[in-house]
Amino acid sequence: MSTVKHDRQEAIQRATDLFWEKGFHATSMRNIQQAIDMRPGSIYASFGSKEGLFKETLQDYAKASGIRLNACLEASSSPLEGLRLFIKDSVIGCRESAPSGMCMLVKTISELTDENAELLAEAKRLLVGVETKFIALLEQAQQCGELDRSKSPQRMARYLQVQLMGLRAYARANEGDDQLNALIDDVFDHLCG
Amino acid sequence: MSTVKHDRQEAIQRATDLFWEKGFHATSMRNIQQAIDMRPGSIYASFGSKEGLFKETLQDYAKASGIRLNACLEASSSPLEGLRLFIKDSVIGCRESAPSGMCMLVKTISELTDENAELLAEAKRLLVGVETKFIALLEQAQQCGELDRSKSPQRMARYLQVQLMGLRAYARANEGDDQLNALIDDVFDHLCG
DNA sequence: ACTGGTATTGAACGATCGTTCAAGCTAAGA
DNA sequence: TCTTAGCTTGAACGATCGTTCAATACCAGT
Repeated sequence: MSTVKHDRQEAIQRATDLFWEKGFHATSMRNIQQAIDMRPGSIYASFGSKEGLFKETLQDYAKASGIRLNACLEASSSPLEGLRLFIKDSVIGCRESAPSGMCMLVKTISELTDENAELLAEAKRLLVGVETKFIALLEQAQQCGELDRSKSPQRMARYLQVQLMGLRAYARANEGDDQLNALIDDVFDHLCG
Repeated sequence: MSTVKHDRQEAIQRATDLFWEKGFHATSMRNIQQAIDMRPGSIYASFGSKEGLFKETLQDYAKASGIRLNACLEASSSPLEGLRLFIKDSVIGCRESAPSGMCMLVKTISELTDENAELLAEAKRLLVGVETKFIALLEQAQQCGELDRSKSPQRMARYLQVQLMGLRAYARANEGDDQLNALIDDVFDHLCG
């Protein structure tokens, strides 16, 4: 039983890496069959369809991002520093480790159309979840006195999302540029000042 | 001769709309055949391959964006106001008119991998062209006294690119949100202050 | 050892992919 | 009017797409 779940989880993670790198349409089921070492029948028995599998990888990705955010928070002395670390890690750290410099959710929203309405909606929903977490952290930062209370956490969270999306897209468009740290610090200066 | 060129230009524009909306991989040559009313042989005689056609649409898109930027500048009283108008138009105005809320160049960079290295490089190259135009305009704004000279135009242009990419991605992820104007004004306040 | 149910296999399906090319069409020069 | 060069046509190619399913392998309960 446990090995079954483990295998399923491992399969999802490998599929996530593939989809994350190449996108939904450019990743074929045969690519996935090879990557997770399963035959078509087993895959369709487990996940139903390519869309079903992709949806699970989106959820797995979002969950992993949440875990990474929590790790950044625990490694930092305050909510705001945790956020800064998370963003730096997302924009810079993922350069060599992650399959694509882009956020998988943004990449999905960028790629898909109404032809895959359910997947599009799921990606949007998961992004809202991230923004909700940002709101909570910014409220926490306000309560710590780390952030003044004149601005609404909702608005700042939106701002953070825009910055994170923009920075990751820019980083992907200009691979090899080493001046991203300065840009990220700018973001936080604007948030605080 | 003129009708031939016109037809070719019209074909490229229709192909651009298709690629812009659905992306490179999800757009089939048969979709394009129907949209531009040409048979495979003629298309391949004109453009060589799907990649060749896509490359031309990227260039056409970038050219059209340049024209739109110039129009914004002429409609405004200063370089900085022109830029602000351009960004508002890009993020908000394209909501109902454009095939996709995303910038086609960013969407392409997000979608493609090294499997289409030439197209990826072309999209990056064209984005650098946009940034170069931003730099020139910001220098112009400095010379007009519209912008103080303490910050480097290069750095501000990079910042602008990040904002534009982030705003358009965010707008696509949150269609129906009416609070983008405030976000855009924030961007310019940070640029000036 | 036998049985019954579950999971896995991989060949095969019809559809569609990007692309090619022989045949047909068209219009200008002789 | 006949020729010829170039463009257009659409059927067809082999490859690959997402998906299905009868056959097989596996293993727990008796």
